[in-house]
Amino acid sequence: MPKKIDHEARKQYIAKATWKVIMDGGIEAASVRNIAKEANLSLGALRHYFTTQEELLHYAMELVKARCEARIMQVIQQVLQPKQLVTKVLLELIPIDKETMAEMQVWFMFTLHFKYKQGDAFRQTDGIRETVQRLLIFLSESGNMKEGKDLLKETEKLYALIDGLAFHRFIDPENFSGEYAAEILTEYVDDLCQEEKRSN
Amino acid sequence: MPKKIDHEARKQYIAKATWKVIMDGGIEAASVRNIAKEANLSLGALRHYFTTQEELLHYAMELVKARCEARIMQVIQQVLQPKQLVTKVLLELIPIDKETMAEMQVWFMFTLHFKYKQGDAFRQTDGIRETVQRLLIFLSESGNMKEGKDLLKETEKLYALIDGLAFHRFIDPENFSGEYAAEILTEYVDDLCQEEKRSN
DNA sequence: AGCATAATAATACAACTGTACTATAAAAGG
DNA sequence: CCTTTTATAGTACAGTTGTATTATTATGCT
Repeated sequence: MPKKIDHEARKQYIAKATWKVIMDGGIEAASVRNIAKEANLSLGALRHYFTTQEELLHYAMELVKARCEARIMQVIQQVLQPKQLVTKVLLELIPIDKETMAEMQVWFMFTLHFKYKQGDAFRQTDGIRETVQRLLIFLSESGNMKEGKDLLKETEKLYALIDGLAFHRFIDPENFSGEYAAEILTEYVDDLCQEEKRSN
Repeated sequence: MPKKIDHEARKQYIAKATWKVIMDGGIEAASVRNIAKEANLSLGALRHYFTTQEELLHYAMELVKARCEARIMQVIQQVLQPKQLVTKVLLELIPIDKETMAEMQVWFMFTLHFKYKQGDAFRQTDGIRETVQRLLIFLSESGNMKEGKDLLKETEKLYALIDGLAFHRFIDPENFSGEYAAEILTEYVDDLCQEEKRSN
C-alpha cells in the first residue's frame, strides 16, 4: 500500500479549494477541473476522493454548515446573559470577517445550485429558522422580551432580517460593512427586549 | 425587405423565454440554445436580436426591473394614506403571486450571475434601498412614524427584511406562502408607525 | 526483496457551450 | 417583376464540461 492518507482531511482540503474557486468565480466556475487545479491535484486524484461532482459540492456545503454550527456551539457554551447570548449567536449567522464572508458566499451559491440540481434527495434545511426560533423562545421564557409579541412572526421577521443582512453583505461587501450589519442586528435585538436594563 | 418586425417586442418575447428557462433550471440552464429552443427560434434568429449571450441576459434582467418599477409607479399614483401607500409599495417588492415570483426568481439568478460575470460595467444597483429610504422619509415627514427612529438604520433594517422575505420565498415557496410574507411585512410597517390610528 | 494496493496521473470521449459563418426564404421597395 | 434587404435556418469550430478508463507511481506489508 502507498502512503496512508487521512481521507477526511484530504476531502476537507479539497472542499476548501472548492470554496476558493466559488468565491472567486461563482458556482459556474466550480468545475472539477478548476477545483483540481486550485487544489494542485489531477482529475484522477480528485476523483479518488469524490466520484462525482455533485458529491463534492454536497460535501463542501455540509462542511460550511458544520463549521457554522461549531461556532454557534462555542458561543452557547459561554456563560452570558440571555440577551448577550442571543445577540452573539445571531452575529455568528451573518458574515462579519473575511472567513465567515467566504463561508456565507459559498453557502448562497450552494443553496441556489442545489435548488435546481438536486434531483430529489439532498433537500435539507439550513436550520437557521429553527435556531432563530429557539433563541426567541429562550429570550421570551427568560423574561427578557417585550410582552405581547407573537413568537412565530417574530421568528420569521428576525430570520428574514438575518438572511437579508447576509445577502446584502454578499452582494455589496464594500459598501455594506460587517460592522454596520452587526450594529443593525444588535439594535434590532435591543428593540425586541425590555428596556429596563440597557446592559450593553 | 421582409416582413417588418417590432424588434422591441421580439426582444421582450425572447427575454420572457429566458425567464422561463431560468425559472425551470436556474441560471446554469440559460444557454443560448436552451433559450432559443424555448422561444422556438434558431440560433441564427436569436443572434439577430442579441449578438451576445451577455447582452441577452442583461436585457432580460433590465426588463424585470422595468416591470417592477412600473408596478410601483402604478401604486404611487393611487390616492392613499401614507401608511397604506408605503405598505402597498413594499408589497410590490416581495414576490406574492406566480408572476412576481417568477420575476424575483429571475432577479436573484441574474444578481448572482452578474456579480461574477460582468467585467466592470453593468454594475448597477437594483434601487430597492433607495426606494425604501424614500418611503421611510415620506412616512416620517408625514408624521406617521414613531419618534426617535434613526432613518438610515431603519432603512437598512427594512431593506434587509424585504430581501430576506423575498429570499425565503425564493428558496422555499411551498412552505413560506406569499400571503404570510405579506402579513409579516404589513405588521412590520404597523410596528414602525404610531399606534394612535389602527387604520387597516 | 518483491508483491499488492492505494494514490496520482494522463488521456479519452461524448455532450454541451458561445460565437461565427454561410445559406435560404420572403417580403417590401422600385 | 425583380432586386435588395431582413428574418430565419443550418452548420461549423474551438473550447469546456463531467465522467470513465487506463497507466504510472510509490509505499506498506509479508
